[in-house]
Amino acid sequence: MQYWLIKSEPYKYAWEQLKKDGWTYWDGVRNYQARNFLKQMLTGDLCLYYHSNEGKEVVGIAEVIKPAYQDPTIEDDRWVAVDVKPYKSLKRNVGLKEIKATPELEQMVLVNNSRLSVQPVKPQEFDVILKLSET
DNA sequence: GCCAACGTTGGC
DNA sequence: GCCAACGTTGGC
Repeated sequence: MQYWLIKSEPYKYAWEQLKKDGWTYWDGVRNYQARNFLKQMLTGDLCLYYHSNEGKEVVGIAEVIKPAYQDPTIEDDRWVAVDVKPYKSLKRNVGLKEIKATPELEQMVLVNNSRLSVQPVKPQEFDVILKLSET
């Protein structure tokens, strides 16, 4: 079981939208590094759902329900998509500022490579963020 | 809106 | 294979 963080700009596809839809395919990744992480996702893996640009906060947790397959939105077999559904909402959103201010999280990819749209999260980091969201 | 960081493209 | 030019992302 692996933990991840996936980013979306709220105006493109917000967490609320995912909850409304029930599930979605996570497509449109056009970056090799991010793609490689997508390919490693397995059913049941949990993803922190992060709103970039607007919000700049973790707003929920999504669960992978189908591992990587050819991205249906492009005719180019280099790119893949996965299916995700909402796992649960956070009691309280955890902002980037807060993440940066938390020593246990300063190694997060989000902090050091903010442009990567799909990234791995260590179990400890996942726990810390969950804890933050409950305070 | 600006700009730094990063990725990609294409000429050589 | 190098690197300059360009485009995009995302924090501020």
